[in-house]
Amino acid sequence: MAVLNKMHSARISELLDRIGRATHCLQFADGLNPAQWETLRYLARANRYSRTPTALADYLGTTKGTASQTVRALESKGYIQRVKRTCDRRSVWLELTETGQTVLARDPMARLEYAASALPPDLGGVLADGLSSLLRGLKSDCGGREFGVCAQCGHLDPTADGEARCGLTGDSLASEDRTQICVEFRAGPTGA
Amino acid sequence: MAVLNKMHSARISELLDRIGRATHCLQFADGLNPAQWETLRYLARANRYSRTPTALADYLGTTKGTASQTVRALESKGYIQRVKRTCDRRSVWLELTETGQTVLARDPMARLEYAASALPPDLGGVLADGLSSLLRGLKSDCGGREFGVCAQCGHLDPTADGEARCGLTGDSLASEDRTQICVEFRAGPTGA
DNA sequence: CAAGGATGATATCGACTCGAAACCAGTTTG
DNA sequence: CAAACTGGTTTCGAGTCGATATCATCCTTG
Repeated sequence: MAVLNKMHSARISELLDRIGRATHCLQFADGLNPAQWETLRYLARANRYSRTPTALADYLGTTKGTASQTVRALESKGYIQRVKRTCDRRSVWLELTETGQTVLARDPMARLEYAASALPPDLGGVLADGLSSLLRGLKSDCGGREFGVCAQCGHLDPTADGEARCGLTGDSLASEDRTQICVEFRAGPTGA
Repeated sequence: MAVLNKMHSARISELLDRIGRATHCLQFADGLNPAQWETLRYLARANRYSRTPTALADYLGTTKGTASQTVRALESKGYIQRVKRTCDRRSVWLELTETGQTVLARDPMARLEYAASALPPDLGGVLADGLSSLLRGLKSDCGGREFGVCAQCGHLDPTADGEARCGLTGDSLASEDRTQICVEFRAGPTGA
């Protein structure tokens, strides 16, 4: 691999560090903590297989117990609610409430997004690609499981017309579902 | 401002988020916690005015009390030591010990740097610039005080030859000192 | 169908971190 | 010299997190 000059990599590392710290304080807005914000964001973007405590724990890289506490905190604030599932009575669905969605609209991370939107247009794509491959390089080191959307999932089984079904559950997926995060995501031929 | 297309800014925001979480777990290596790693890094790069508990608290964006606890933890592990200052007997200098430097050499953030060094060379500079201006845009929102090196500081008072002195303390600064972080940093004409 | 094991979720406990406030020692100001 | 201020530490309470135990439900196997 072509060795990127040392200056740049050190600078990138430091910048990411500082951006992390700068955004850290933002994540305590509205009386929530970082994990709770992450949870709200996740629930807004996860498909129906994935809005459950265990999936959340996986996503956050924490334990089920801890995730459960986060869920309880958010529920007591009225931002999410638990819905008993009928198919498997052990299992629980987590859903954003109306207020939850309102709060999410004030997501402090939007600041970051806003700052990003002020970048020169041509830089944006390059930046995103760079970060993306940086993350890929990091992924192997750190235990984190991979999450992705159905559209790039190896389980996706496209049928004749626009429709498609999940090869794992057999359910057919509306086009909206396919843009959401799924726990069962596995990099596969479709996404290659 | 030219509006960067929404796709990119959302993606950038998410990627930064995930990189943050991916590196978070790395920061617990060697029995230290994130704040303690940050402290070691800071002490290695701060100039002689800035290796003190209050400056550290400023840098970490925390309180003096909390910073003091972090310092105590690191001292008990033998990674740093407190040195009584003579000029002001209230004040304390923090210094990395030999072992502290050894540990710092195993800084888990080096992983990030390593990942960055694997990027295509031309991408590195662009990425660094993009992140840098992203951080600048973020800075105004978040309370964090600005830290910088003497070389870009408004207080720097260059003399005839290569030498320079700090306009605040009057001390003359060796060239090494000028590349280190200073609490008293203020963006100024020299750095503009 | 019964028994045993696996799985989803929750509760409990201890270790730890952080921020606020009280506090001490040394310095500066009046 | 007294008062105000400043650098640093200590203490205390709130809150988070991870590990473990527990409960209910599902699944597998005989």
